[in-house]
Amino acid sequence: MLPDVPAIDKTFDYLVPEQLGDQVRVGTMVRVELHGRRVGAWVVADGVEPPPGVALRPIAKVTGWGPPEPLIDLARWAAWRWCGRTASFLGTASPDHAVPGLPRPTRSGGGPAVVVSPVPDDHDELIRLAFTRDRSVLRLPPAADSYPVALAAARLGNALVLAPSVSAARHLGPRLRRAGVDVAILPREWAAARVGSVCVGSRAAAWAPMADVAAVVVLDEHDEVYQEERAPTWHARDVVIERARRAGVPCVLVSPTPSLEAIQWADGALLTPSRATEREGWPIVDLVDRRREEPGRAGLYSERFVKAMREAPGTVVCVLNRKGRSRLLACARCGEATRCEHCSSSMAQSDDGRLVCRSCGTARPVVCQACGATTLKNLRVGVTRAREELEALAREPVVEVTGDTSAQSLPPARIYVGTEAVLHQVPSAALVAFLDIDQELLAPRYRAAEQAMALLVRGARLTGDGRRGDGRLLVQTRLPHHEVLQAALLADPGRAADAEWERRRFLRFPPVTALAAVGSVAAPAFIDALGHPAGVEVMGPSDDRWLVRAPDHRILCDALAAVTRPPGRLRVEVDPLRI
DNA sequence: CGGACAAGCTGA
DNA sequence: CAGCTTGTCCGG
Repeated sequence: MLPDVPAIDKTFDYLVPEQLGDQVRVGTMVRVELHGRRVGAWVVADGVEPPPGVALRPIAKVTGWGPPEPLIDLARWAAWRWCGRTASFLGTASPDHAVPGLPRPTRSGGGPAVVVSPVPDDHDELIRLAFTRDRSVLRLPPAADSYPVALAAARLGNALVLAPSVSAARHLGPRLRRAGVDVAILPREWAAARVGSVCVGSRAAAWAPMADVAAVVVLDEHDEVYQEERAPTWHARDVVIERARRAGVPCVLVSPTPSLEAIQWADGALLTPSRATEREGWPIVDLVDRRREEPGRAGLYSERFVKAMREAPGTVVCVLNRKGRSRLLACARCGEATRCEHCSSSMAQSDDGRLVCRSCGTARPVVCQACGATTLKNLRVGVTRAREELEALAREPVVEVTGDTSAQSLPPARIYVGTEAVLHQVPSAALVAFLDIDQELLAPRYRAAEQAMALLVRGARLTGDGRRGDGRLLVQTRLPHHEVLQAALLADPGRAADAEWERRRFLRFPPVTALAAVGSVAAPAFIDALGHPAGVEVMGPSDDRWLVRAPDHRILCDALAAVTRPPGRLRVEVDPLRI
């Protein structure tokens, strides 16, 4: 019995009353008296020998079905891997409402669920190959439909298919259903999933309750939504990788731009289509080098952009991310953006006037690394002003879209401008323009390059107004040779990954190493108790957080698990997104 | 988490 | 020293 009380990470023994015997198994959710009150709990073992001298109380009530035994073990593993509590993972693996009984299976067990003929697709052979191995990373371009991958998994039996959003899952589920696949769409259809069927869902569906999983697929594996923001900061990709490994079934990660974590995990098993096929799945990319413009034109809009916007045959989406506080500095003479000579992050001007790298701390005097000039200028414009300026340039209405605009009430227009949110809310476009991608490329976050690449992929998906390969992606930059932009231009994400791998090696950032951030009031006590185990490096504190680094997760998580949790608020983020 | 109980503080 | 607050411990 493991109580569903966040502060108690300990199991207790209870008696199972005779008349409840047939309802209680490992995973069952029950209510028990604990220390004078009733709490929810999971049965995590049965037939145990109680410690001597303890008077056992009976279980008070059976709530209903819970996760199957393999998920209880997986939750224990996740508690170690992300330094969290087993109960918080079991909560994710459990139904929202009590499930007193399960529906009857819709088909008589065994055998694959699919009855339809295969869907012909350019990527058929790659997909077939992916499922012949334990692990593969399948790099399919932005325009590729991932449905055939899900269908191929479903052919193997009770497959688990993760999509980055609930709406993507709700789109994919019925498609599989129309092909004759027995599908449970999570989180709504928990009971059907528990009985056993192909399960489709987003992050939390990594904990889909089928007892036997036949194959695992993660679509758009690079998407950061797969990681939980609150501690424990578990990652759905890593949970299903472990789940597939334990079950001994194939795990296929699909993405136009696989993460370094995925590439490292696949250990060379990266499947890509031919260069020609991959190029076909990317839009035409126009890189506009903003350094080459006449000095008077300091605004956000290059001549090429204005021309493309006016001449676009359909919807135009302009992206201007002004989130984050980072100021971007550029040379007043040649327009080159200031960046660190070691790690390529952007540099900020410190109080003493020197340039300091936000990422690795390298400092240098104010001097342009390209032309030697010593005068810099500040680049910044917000979305609201950009809308007014665009309207004046376009001589037609321009609609502003930000995180707090709702997709339903979006006024019809040909031209939209907004933050990243505009890429979620406008369904398709003939032209997607990134007005200032440098802000993303040089953001002081160690995953900035991968995040910028993900943004370009989102943009690429919008282009073409539905017609494949018809769209244009226009990118304004002062860093036209940046690997991320070259990767998009050449439809070759491997270029960005290779360069990023080198950078991570230099900085010793994940996935080259394993990191955890420790913060909040109890952090000093935690760090004190952690000490200095072999192979583990403790850095900080900075911004009231310590960083703990180890060569790999086994060493890191073992070291963290050996610490008895001090009282008080403590936040341990394993694999922090921001450091 | 939240109840139990112990130790510390206050006012008559 | 009752009555109350604050802190620490522990749960079957």
